[in-house]
Amino acid sequence: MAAPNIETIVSLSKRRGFVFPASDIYGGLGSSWDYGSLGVELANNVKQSWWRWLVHERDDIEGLDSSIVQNRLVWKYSGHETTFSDPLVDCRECKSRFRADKLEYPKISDDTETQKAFENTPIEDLIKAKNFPCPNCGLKNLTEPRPFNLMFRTTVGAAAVEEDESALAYLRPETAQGIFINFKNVLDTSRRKLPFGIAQIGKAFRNEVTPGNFIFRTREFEQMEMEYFCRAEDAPRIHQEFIDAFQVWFYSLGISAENLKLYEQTAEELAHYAERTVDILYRFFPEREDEEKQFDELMGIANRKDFDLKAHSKKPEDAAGKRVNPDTTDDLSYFDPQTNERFYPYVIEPAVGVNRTLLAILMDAYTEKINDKGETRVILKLKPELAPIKVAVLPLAKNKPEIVAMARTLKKDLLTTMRTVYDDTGGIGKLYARQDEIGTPFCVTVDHESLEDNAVTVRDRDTWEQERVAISELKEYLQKRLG
RNA sequence: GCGGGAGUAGCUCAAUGGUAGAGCGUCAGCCUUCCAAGCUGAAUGUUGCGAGUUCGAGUCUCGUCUCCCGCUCCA
Repeated sequence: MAAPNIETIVSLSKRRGFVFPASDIYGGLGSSWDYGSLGVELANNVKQSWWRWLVHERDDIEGLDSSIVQNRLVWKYSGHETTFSDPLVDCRECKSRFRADKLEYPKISDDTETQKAFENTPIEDLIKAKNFPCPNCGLKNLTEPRPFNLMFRTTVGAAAVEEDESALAYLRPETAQGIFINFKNVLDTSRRKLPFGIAQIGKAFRNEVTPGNFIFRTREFEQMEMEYFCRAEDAPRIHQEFIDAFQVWFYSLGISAENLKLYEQTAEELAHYAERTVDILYRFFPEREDEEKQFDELMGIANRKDFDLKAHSKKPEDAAGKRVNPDTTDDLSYFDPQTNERFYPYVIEPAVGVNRTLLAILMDAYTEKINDKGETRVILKLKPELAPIKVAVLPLAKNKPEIVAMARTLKKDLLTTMRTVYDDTGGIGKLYARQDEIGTPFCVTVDHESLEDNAVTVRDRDTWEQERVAISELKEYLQKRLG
């Protein structure tokens, strides 16, 4: 059972310390969120799962951690300086919004001369003269195009001033480019041969026009991106393999198949670099009536062709024999010693949002259970691997010093092996409920009998069943059940 | 950015223009042999922020910020 909606998760997150609104005491900052003690553990576990699965276990992928601020030319040749700046116009009448560069001349007259004259006037001038009809309502009352810069601008150098173009830099809008510009470095030092991948986890920044929906779309976010380099003829097959593999990975994180969906991007939707892109969608909005609209993007898996490596290389020339990229000092082509060919590898890019994955995991793990008294209890059925806390050690009664002492010792013994906490601020029922709500798989309870028989009760989060386990075997028992 | 809605304790919400409250949660003590028990006590608010009207503003007016829902973009 998934959470009824994102609001439920927001409320739980604030209440229990997964996610807080950022700079809250100063009134907050649009779409910024801070991760609390449980949130950071969960996020780290997600990232670790991804890294281990791709970089450590596959054996054909290297890790990388590149700079957030790069030379501005990186973003010039990646295409972001032009594509990440959209001129937008609004219709004052029907409130629709359009990209000015994608507007088309409508037919306004049967008279070819009139129509021709109309089409020869720049759209921007027509809009200014209130002579261009809104594609939606047809009324001629559009606002002038305003540029929306999706990239965060900053200046490099302590003495640089805001207007100094030479000091202008951007916070990266994606981590991918850091990988492409390091392709040669990694290739040479790791002695890899095609096919192989480079993986990176890191923050990216976009001045989204419309952020929102909690941590679903924020201006500062974290990506787990991997660029897999291969021969052009292998790209479609490898692309499909990753599409399949990532679905399985999401299953392994506890996300149910019924809340996941594939989406094939249409030709119009494809990014400037992509040949084919398949998104994996998650049911982030189960409360929406239209089933289609319940789903939104969790990750994208793109075939970027050889666009990026070529764009950053010095050899490609245009029709006139001029270098397409006169600024780069290197050529990112690959030489195959077996076939004596030199070419630009194709790239398959699975890009996952850390924050979105976290949200999907929380929503999917959210479960409500009715207890014997008919009250609703919240259980976060997180995979043990992802749970921020693995074990809570609880004294059944805290007015017995022997029980408390035993529980504290037990906690100390366990925490070197697994994340363990101790809690005695409440009756046993409340302590269990609290751990259920934050997804702790097991509670270990020390009672009066424990003092006699050196055994404790282990309670299962999902079934609420209890089992008596000897303290001497406890650590091994828990490790086994935690997987 | 535009349109619509909303901001009161950690959460959920009260409070005719007249002393800012409740429940839950949190914390401390007592009690307690297993699923948010009970008792006692405590902390927590410049009512988002700033002006204005008024003898007096949580309440009325204006500005501003933030959040939510749509429009564009994407992980």
